[in-house]
Amino acid sequence: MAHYISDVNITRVLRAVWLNQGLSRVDISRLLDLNKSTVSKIVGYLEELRIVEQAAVGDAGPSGGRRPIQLQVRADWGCVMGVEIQTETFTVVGINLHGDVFFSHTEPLDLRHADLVDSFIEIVRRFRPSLEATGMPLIGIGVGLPGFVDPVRGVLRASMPLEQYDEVAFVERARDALGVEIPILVDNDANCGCWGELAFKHSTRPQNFVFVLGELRKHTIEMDDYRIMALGLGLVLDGDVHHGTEYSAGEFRSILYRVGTVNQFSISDAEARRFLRDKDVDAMIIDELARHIAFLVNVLNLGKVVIGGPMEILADELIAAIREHIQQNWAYPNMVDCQISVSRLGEQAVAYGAAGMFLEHLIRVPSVRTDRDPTAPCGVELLPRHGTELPV
Amino acid sequence: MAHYISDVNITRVLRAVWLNQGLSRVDISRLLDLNKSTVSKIVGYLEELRIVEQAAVGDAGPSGGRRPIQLQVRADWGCVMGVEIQTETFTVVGINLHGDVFFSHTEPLDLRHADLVDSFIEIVRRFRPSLEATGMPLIGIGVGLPGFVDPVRGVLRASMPLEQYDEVAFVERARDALGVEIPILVDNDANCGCWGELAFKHSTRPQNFVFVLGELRKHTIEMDDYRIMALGLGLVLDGDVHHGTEYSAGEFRSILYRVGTVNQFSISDAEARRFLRDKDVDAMIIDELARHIAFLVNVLNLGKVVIGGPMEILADELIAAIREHIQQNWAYPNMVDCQISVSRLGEQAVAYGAAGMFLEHLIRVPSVRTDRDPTAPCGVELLPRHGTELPV
DNA sequence: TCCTATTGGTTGCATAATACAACCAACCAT
DNA sequence: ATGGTTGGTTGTATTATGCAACCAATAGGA
Repeated sequence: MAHYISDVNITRVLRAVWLNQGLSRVDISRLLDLNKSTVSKIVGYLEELRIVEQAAVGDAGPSGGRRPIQLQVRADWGCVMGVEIQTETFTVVGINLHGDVFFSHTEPLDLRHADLVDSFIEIVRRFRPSLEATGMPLIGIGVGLPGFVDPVRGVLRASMPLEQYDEVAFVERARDALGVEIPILVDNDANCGCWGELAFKHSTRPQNFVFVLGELRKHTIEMDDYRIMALGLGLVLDGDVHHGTEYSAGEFRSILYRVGTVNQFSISDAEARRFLRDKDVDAMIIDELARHIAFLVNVLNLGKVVIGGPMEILADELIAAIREHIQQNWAYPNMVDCQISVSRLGEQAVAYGAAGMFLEHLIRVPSVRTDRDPTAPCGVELLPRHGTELPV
Repeated sequence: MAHYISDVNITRVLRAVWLNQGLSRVDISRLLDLNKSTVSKIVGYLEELRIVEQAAVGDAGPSGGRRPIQLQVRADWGCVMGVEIQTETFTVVGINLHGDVFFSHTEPLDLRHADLVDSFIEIVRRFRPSLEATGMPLIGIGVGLPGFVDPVRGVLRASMPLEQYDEVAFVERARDALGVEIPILVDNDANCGCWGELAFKHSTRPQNFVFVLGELRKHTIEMDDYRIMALGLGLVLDGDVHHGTEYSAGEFRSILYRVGTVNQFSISDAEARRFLRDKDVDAMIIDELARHIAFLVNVLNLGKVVIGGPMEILADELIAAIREHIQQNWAYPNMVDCQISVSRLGEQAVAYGAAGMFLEHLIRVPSVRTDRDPTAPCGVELLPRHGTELPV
């Protein structure tokens, strides 16, 4: 006697447990509209893979009955490395399947004298042992880069701060150097901020929000005289990170932008350099930014705004300004329902989110192809393509 | 001997044929990654339902081989009614499954003296015979309304022009009056514009675009002294119409909006009234609108802008302004790739799109539930829930 | 304390969707 | 004609899932 199991529903069950730790088999069968015997078999398979375990026994209902067995994803099934590379620093984090950060490291990096991909390969080689010292196998790597990234092909298409205007075959080159056994996913840095909010918010997973990432950096890696605020947006729409037709979604420039400047607002570059050192400049930027964010909140009907990066210093003023403009920009009498908050992850938001992005793709139901090309990012595969025969 | 067939793949096959008329069975099997025998059986079932037919025989390849049988959806399998209701007029269209308009009618409507839902019921009763006179059964109705609409529950949540600030149970009331046999779907008018672009663009189906709907109307139905331009946006992101958390996505108000006015821009209401009669006002509105559209194009990385409604009169200037601002608002050296065009459907764009929305839902693969509540709009069902036994 | 109703979970079997392989049909080129 | 090639069909094997009957464990009452 043997039981057989399908791909899609395995992933659905795994994802259900991941999103909602403590679910019982019957809970899952009700949630996913599957027969409880089917769920039993799938859970048995996932237990055999050692990715799901029986965590606790819940309480029986008021009218009696057997107590449910609460399931959870095993935190130590594997670990994921998250990397953020900026123009002058990089950050590495290691997380387990529950999203707990057990390792983190930030260090200066000078991309004027080193190649982007080579630096990344070096970082992975250097920190992989630290992660695997926990005994958990490294199951994948997520990377956040400034610039716009095609996560499907794993390519950096262009980057202003990194001065890359031709495609860089990031994943391909890294995989050649590091071997194929570890899948690598790449995305834009602000989008990684979004992934971080998505991956471990489980029950309260927001469906529509914007991640506002402000970095204080040199205009390009070659210029080392002054730093200005560089702003990138990451958008989650209908539960998914939005990339756009050419993967450049999130690139921000004010509606009032003045031709000839390098900053993204309607101020002069001389003013932009005084950001964080001149109250008047701060106020102008905050007002202009808040208006644009408010516009997006209303036009896209976002339920949430998350602020990350050094903007956090001005968070109180910014939050107040956004809140005011959202309401002013709204034509109906009701109050707009939109939470505005600061990312609690601080410096690590992007690297952490990059790792979260990997998990999110690992535990994702394969998209049922309806038309042309499938859009699954390059090669994350949890399970063998066809069912396995199980002993009773 | 009997063959059995699944729900999901029936819809996938039907959708493939619908999106790509002239596909052969092998084409489908390659496209959807199904075995050709499976496709044969499913196509047989769809032929039996008389929704798919063998249309023509294609040419054999250069290296010989049997000639492929090209399939297509039968245009006359049924017809769909599309309705647009505005503050002062309504429009009805009838289309077949290929999207050909075989009936259309526009007429004044005074919602000051008639209830919205009652008027709709009346419209359906009055025009249903005209559609069914073709011999095709009426399989569904799509409705476009100004205001924001929850298409899942079929409810008008609020509408400025209709002066509705409480929920109207549109579908529920209409269904009670008209009977359950005809499913009804509702959405916002600008969103219906999007559905029209989606439903029948088949091969060149755009994945990310904005539909700019400008209506010249009274500020509210009660005020009959003057008309101003009312602008609504419809957004398609990653191939799907975007509604947002509370279904209010697309509500537009300028970043420079002045508190106290009823128009959506930074001009005074006195100026707004001179729209289309004063070149200076036109120029101000065009510039301000173009900047906002350009901002959205870049931030969301849209591949297309479609202009509908009476704005069409100023289309040339508007298109030029949008094009200019898109490029000005873009930081990288390359040209932004974004088509800007005017909806060819003119007056009928919304009603036609409403009908298209219905078809799009009819021929849509059921979403595999991964978490909580399913988001399929109320009751469109093409097929019996379980497989049917077929004779050989 | 024992019975009953109730809920969670498992097992053997039935059902049904899909793949596989072998076939036929129709076309090209030589 | 003949063989190579592609499209489509048919019988059979595989396997995911549902169903119904079962066991396990609980609450509440008699």
